[in-house]
Amino acid sequence: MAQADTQHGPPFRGRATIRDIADLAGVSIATVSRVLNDRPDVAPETRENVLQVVRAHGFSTNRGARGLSSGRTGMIGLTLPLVADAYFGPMLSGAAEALHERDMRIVLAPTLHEHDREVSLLERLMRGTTDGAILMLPEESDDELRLLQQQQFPFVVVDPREPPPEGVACVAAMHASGAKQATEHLLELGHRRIGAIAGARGWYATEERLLGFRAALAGAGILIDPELIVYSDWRVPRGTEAAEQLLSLPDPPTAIFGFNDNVAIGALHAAHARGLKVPDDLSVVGFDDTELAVIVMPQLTSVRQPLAEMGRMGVSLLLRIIDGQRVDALRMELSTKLVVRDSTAPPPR
Amino acid sequence: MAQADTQHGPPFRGRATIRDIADLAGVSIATVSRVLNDRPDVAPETRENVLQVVRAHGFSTNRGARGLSSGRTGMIGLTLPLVADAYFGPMLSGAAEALHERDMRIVLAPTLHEHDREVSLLERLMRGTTDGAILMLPEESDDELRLLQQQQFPFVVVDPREPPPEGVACVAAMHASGAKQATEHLLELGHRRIGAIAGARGWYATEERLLGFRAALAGAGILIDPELIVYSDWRVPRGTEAAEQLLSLPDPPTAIFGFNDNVAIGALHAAHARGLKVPDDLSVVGFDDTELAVIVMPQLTSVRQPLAEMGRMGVSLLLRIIDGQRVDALRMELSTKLVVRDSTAPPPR
DNA sequence: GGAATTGCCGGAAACGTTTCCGGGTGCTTC
DNA sequence: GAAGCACCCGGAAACGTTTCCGGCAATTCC
Repeated sequence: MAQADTQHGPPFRGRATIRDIADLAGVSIATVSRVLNDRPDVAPETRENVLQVVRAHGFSTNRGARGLSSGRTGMIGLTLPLVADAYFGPMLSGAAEALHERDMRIVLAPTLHEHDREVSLLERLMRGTTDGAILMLPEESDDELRLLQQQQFPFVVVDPREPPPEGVACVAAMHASGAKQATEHLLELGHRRIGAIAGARGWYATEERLLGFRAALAGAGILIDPELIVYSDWRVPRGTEAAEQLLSLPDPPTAIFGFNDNVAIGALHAAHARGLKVPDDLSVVGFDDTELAVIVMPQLTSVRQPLAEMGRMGVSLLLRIIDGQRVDALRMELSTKLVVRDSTAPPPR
Repeated sequence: MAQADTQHGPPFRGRATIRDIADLAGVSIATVSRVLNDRPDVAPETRENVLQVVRAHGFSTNRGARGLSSGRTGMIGLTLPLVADAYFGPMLSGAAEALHERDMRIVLAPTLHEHDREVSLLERLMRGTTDGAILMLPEESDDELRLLQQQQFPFVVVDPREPPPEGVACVAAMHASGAKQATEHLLELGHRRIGAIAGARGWYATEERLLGFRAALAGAGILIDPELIVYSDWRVPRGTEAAEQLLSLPDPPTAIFGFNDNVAIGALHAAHARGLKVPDDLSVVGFDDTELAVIVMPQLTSVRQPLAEMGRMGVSLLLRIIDGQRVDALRMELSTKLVVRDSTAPPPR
């Protein structure tokens, strides 16, 4: 810890400014600024001297002022629908970590489904205050995104709700591949009638995962029964309902593929309520592999989505864009991988 | 949406400034500022006129610059150990909501257990950039908090790890009372041997909840068996271990009180592994009532802690402090309440 | 040994706001 | 009808930083 205390308090009122540091160190503010920003042309001795004063007073530069004069605030805006969520949490966390490492900060703007204020929340929060933004599962329309883009505001979309417009940077997961793996896993176990609790209609994730699901079934020469696909809202209760619907079918499935962990857990609940044992009587697979997957019993077989990694990727992509570096791969898809646990087994009999 | 597009683009380069708006509206920047800040002395007609221009160009004031000149940035810093967490998530969410309503923003600074950098992270992030800070479960020592305080930086502690020093604003939950309720619930069901999986040693929450636990037992005339109290790290795996330890006792408990949902769920796992049915063979109670409590089967009886509300409270307390309002109750404790679900029943036989 | 180069540093403008201070209207009041 | 008062508005300083530009000293080069 600094021994600032022992030297009879700072010789300035309130918060130290760069000028105070300059005076104390006997240099100009320009020099202090150079030291603080790791600029090359300052003598090693001077640098060390300044750093010492800086440390002694716990000085840190006022980011607002920096933003004013240099255009860089060192802050990144981040919007997401929900912060308290097993799905978004890790994404946010990954992004926060990556930014922290670069000594940048996140300005949070949960959208709370209030996409109604007059000026788009992008405008409201971002410009001038932040250097760029990360939009997680944005609700904004293509038009809005395009508008933002043509205003030269740097941003990247993480986990797009819909396929984003051409030219916007974007990181997603390989939904189709993951869904295919999950379905093939069930097929290999011997399941032939597999129900799917899809996500919300029209979402990119839903459609892509359906693609993978269908591809796997087609690969096994199985015809798709439309009755076996039920849409949901990604939430547990709806998952339970959907599973009940599937299990009430005249010829019910022996396995259920939930398009996220929530609905898969909903299926677990439904099975439990019916006295069905998982995985003996019914196999269940989830998607996302959130924290929840290992909390429930039996532990959920699920497709791992590298959520934190997606957050980190979003950051590094964004930073490259802000730096004006040429980014040739504006789109990136992170791979997904099936994690087999206790909720899947061969079908009964 | 703004029809900014239709009118052949803005007549200024890049981002609009208050000066651009002033020119467009034919007033001075001082007037625009007054309008933007809802100051009284501006003619209604002028105000409307300015607002129109503001809306047309999606203008929003540069918070950094505002911070520079007025001392108020409209941003507040928030530190917490973990963002992707069923416990901290809702707190963060509550705080974010409350701030959003007041058109303020959160600057996130997860601590990631890296309490080592030279300058305390409080210093690093906050001063000058933010108007104040909310410290959730801070790791900083009393000395550091006191230092921050005597520098006049407004902050409040939410969910203190240890009893915070005199004079710092603080919002907590009524741990003892909640623990007492939970224990009494078990006693009423007829349990006499009740195990406790406590939290980490020395934490405020642990000690207070132990107090409540002991009080309830004492009230029922039950002597405390030290063997029945096992400490943990609040996490699931340790909860499982602790439960195994308890259940291996020569005279094992018929009920286990986990000091948070994680360890209670760990106990659920341990019971499952031993073939014990919950609640028939073993009752389990959790604490916090996070999202996890209703995910697991059986659904967990748990003590609800108003997490989001604590976040919101933290914000309103902080804002009062920032405004220099007299705050007579620097400490607040929010009430907790037992929520009975399916994991508790009378003891076997 | 003089000129050119390099390394290091200071002065000062600029960034976008808020706010203090003061001034000009038009109205009320005696 | 003059004095006083609201009301509304503009000019300008100030906030803390970065960066451009220029200058001095010491070094290198022929």
